[in-house]
Amino acid sequence: MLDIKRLRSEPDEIRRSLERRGIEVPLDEFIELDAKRRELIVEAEEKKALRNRVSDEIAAAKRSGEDASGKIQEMKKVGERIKALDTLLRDIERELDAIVLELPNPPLADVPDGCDETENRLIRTWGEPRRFDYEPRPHWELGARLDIIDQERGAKVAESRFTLLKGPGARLERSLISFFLNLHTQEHGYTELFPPILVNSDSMQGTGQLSKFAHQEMYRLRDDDLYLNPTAEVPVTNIYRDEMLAEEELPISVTAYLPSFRREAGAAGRDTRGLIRQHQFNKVELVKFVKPENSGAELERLTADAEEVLKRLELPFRTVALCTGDLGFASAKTYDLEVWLPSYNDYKEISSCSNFLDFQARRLSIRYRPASGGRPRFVHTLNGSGLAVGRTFAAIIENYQNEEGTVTVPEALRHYMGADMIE
RNA sequence: GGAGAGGUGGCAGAGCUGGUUGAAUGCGGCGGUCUCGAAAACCGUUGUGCCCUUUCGCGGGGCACCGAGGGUUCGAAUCCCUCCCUCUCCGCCA
Repeated sequence: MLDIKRLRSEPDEIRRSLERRGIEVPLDEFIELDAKRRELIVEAEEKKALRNRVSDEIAAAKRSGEDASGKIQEMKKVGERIKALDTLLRDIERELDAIVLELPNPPLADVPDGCDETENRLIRTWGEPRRFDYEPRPHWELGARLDIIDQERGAKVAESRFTLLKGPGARLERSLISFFLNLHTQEHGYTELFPPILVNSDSMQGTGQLSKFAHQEMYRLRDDDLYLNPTAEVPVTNIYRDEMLAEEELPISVTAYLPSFRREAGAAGRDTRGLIRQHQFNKVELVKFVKPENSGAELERLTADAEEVLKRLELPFRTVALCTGDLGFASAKTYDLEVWLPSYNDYKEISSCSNFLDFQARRLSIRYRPASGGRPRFVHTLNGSGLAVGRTFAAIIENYQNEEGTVTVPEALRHYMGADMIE
């Protein structure tokens, strides 16, 4: 959520930066409603002050046995007026909220301009895509032949885009999760969490998942105000909702493995085969709560922490900075990590690392009190995948495949797999 | 799922026969006295949000907040309703 005071004090600056995302800010409407709101507040508060004062007089009068019925009658009218003003005010604030909640985070200055992913900026590449002297097989073919990925039975149990992993496949999934968590907790300083997998609408609202368009992406329970977790960002970032942190606690770095669920509405026909786009997928998430002045540097660190996973697995990847048109709603700056996938003959997103500045913290009301005293300040929040497990699974199967259809287990995973070959 | 108890300031804990209670008291925190310094003791201070005002420097005034949302009332932490959460006992269960 944007800072309303900023929208009021520097509207043109915000309008310009949101135009970079192709968003038209209904500024006139906002300014008009905002002025009306303050007008109503002034009158309502004057009336309330009057009522408080006269109510004290009534109390005093009753104590000394005087008649106060005139004042009581008078305050009855004032009370009705207050009720009317409060109703008006609530309606106006609803309208204002509707405007402000639909406004995305203005991009940081160094975010490249652009309409879609074709205009993202390449930051760096790591590793060389392997050259095959035969036609490499896609992971879904290899997985089916090795009998470690069974999409038909996954669909039988649930529906399409759900997958059954078997034997070494199931173990590879588990190995990846353990490997990711161990790396981040033991070497990168993150604290491991395991949050609830169902989240309520307050939590969804807080991290910005419930905007008008995202709504249909989520699985919602019919009988409860709960959703299946769409990304661990939601339950993890919400752990400190409505809290005041101590400055000494910051930065807080947490990591969590969590199954994630998305309806993939509107994705029909895209990535239909294999593990790339599933309704249920595993993910290890990295989340940081930091002081505002450090969030820029922390995004670089968090991105490096995610990249390290791919380096240890020796999977070729590249890092791109998302352009303004590709940026998520709540993010002010995002790096995507893209892993090389032979079946796509291209790089494919495997992690997304974002700096939300105070956008989420403001909506979630996560603040900290500076050790030197003074006003509480909003923290900055960041998060990134470290990594998406299913896509890593696919990348390993494809990049480490052998001509006869077996898969060599990456060095870093052999300890977890208890094997150096899937065959 | 059934029965009961409860949710108050950073924490602990009063108030809950409606009216100087934004809230006693204790602890913690901050400032001061004392001390070479510290502890102890004593004195003072101590929430958040919003609105108005401001010589924009700290400031001044007002409104709201005692789990959340409604209601009754001139007036509610205190009464009523709904919801959420916590605890105890029973049942059930991994």
